[in-house]
Amino acid sequence: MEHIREKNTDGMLSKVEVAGPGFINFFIAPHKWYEVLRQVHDMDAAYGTSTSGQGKRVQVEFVSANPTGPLHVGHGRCAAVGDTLAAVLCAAGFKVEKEYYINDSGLQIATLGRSVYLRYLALFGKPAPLPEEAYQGDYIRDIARGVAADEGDRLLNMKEDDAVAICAKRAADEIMAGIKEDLKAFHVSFDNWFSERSLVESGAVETAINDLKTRGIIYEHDRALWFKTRQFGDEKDRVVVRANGAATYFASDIAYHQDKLERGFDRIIDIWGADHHGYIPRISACVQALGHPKDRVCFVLVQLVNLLREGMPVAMSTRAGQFVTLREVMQEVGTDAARFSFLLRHYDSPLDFDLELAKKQSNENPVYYVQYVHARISNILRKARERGYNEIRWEDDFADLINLPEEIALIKLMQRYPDVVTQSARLLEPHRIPFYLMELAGAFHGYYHDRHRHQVVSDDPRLSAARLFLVSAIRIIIRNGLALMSVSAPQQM
RNA sequence: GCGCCCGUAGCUCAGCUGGACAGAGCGCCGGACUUCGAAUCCGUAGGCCGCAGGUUCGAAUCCUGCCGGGCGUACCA
Repeated sequence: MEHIREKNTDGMLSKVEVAGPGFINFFIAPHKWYEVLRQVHDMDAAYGTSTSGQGKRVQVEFVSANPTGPLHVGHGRCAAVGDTLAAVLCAAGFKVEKEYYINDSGLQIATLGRSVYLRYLALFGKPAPLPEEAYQGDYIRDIARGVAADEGDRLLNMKEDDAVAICAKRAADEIMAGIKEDLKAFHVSFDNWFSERSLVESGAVETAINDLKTRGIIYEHDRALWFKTRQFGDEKDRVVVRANGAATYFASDIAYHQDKLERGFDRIIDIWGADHHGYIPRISACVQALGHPKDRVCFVLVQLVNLLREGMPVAMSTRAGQFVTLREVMQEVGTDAARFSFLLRHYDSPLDFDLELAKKQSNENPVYYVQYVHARISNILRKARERGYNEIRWEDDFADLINLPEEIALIKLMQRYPDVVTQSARLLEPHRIPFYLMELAGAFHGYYHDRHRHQVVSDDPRLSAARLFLVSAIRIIIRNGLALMSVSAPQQM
C-alpha cells in the first residue's frame, strides 16, 4: 500500500483501499476523467485509433466468392466481418490491405460455362438435359441470352469445348461484375482483386508445383500428384494434380499463398465460411512447406447464416438457384441494418438472420438504437446552435459542472472505447464494436431521458456549455464506431 | 469413426490472457410523453453457466471424459 502511494506522484489516484481477500481498489482522481473528455474532442475522428499495431502490414482476404453466381447472405456476413475487421486493424495502427481472390479458373468455371452453353443451345431449339452438377439459376439463362445476342448462332458450329470456354469466360466476367457492384452497394471496398487465372497463365502454379516436386514435398502416386500435407499435420496427403492432368484448386492455392507470403506481410488473415474449415490444415501445411512460420497465416471461420422470415427458415441451394441474394437482402432491409446484424454475433456462432426483424424500426432492432443516439445528439446540437452555442470548447469550470455520478459513468465508458478497438484488433473480433456501441447508447439514452436532472440546453449557460461538451463527445464516439462498421450515422431519422 | 466449432435466463447472445454477488437485448408483466425526438426510459419476474471429474487460494473461463447440436471428413470448392 505504501509503495502504491509513493508511486502516485501525478495524483492520478485519489484513493486506494484494500477490499477483502486479494483485492485492492484504486480510485481514479476525477480530473483524470475530464482529460478523457477533452481527448475525445481533441482527437475527434481519430479518437479510438492507436499505434498498437506498430505499422505492421496485415493482409485481410475475404469474400473471395467464386464467380459462379451472385453473392448470397453468407457472403454478406463474411463481407461485413472482413471489412470491419480490416477497419478495426487499421484503426489499431496496422497497415492493412484488403484482397479478394477470384476463382476464375478450374472445374467450377468449366461447369459454369457448360451450364450457360446448354441454355444457349436451348435458345436455338436444341434443348439438352442439364446435368445434376450444372448451375440452374435464372441468371444462367440471362447470360445465355446475352451470348446469343452478341454472338448469334456462331457457337453452334464450334467445337463444344471452345464454345464452352467462351461461355465460361463471359459468364465469369459478367457475374464478377455483378459481385463487384453488390459489394460496392454494401460499402465494401478492396485494395486488390487477385485472379486465379493470372496465376495459371503466368505459370506460377506450375513453377510452385515443380519447386515442391524437386524438394520431394510433392510426389506422384497412382498417376496423380500429391502434396505431403501429412508431414505438416494434416490427416492425409492431398491431391494437387489429378490423374487426368487437371489441377485441383489446392494447386492454385499453393501458388496464391506463396505469392501472398512473398509480398512481405507480417500477417495474413484468411476469412472463410466455416464450411471450408477442412481446408485449414492443407493451407497451413503449404505455408510451412514454403518455409514460413505457421502463424504467419491465420484463419477466421465465419459460421453460416440461417436466413429466416418471421421465424421460418428460407431454403437455399446455390446449385438449384434457390437462394436469397445479398442484393435482395440489402434492398429489403437496408445496408445499415444488414451490416449491423451480421456483426452482432461472434463469427464463431451461427447467425439467425430474420428478414422481418431486421426491417422493423423498433426496439427489437439494435441498429436504430445506436443510430438514434447520433440523431438525438445532433438534434440537441442543432437546438443549441439556435440558442447561440456555436462553439463547443472546453472551459476549466466544466469540471465543477459535470460531476454527477451518471456523468462520470458516461465518461468512464468513453474512456474504454480505444481499448475496445485495440482488443477487437488483437483478438480479431469485430463484434466487440457493436456491443460496445449498444452499451454506450444505452447509457446515453438513460441519461438523456431524465430531462429534469440532465437537460442539456437549459437556462444555465455554463451548465449547458458543459453538457454540450459531454454529449457531443458521445456523438463523436458513436460516429467513429459506426464508421468502423461502415454504418451511417444519421443527423435525423 | 475422426477433426473443428458450439451448449450461459422462455428466445437470441455477451462475458479479454481464471478473480469480488453471472450480464445485455428481445419476450412476459407493471409503469413514464405540457419539456433537447417515446425508434426512448424506469421497474418486477426469470440461471445447479449441458453433465461428471480434475488443476487452483479461486473456474462460465484451463484440462479430461461423457451427452446434445452444427459443419467438415473427395483425384468438389
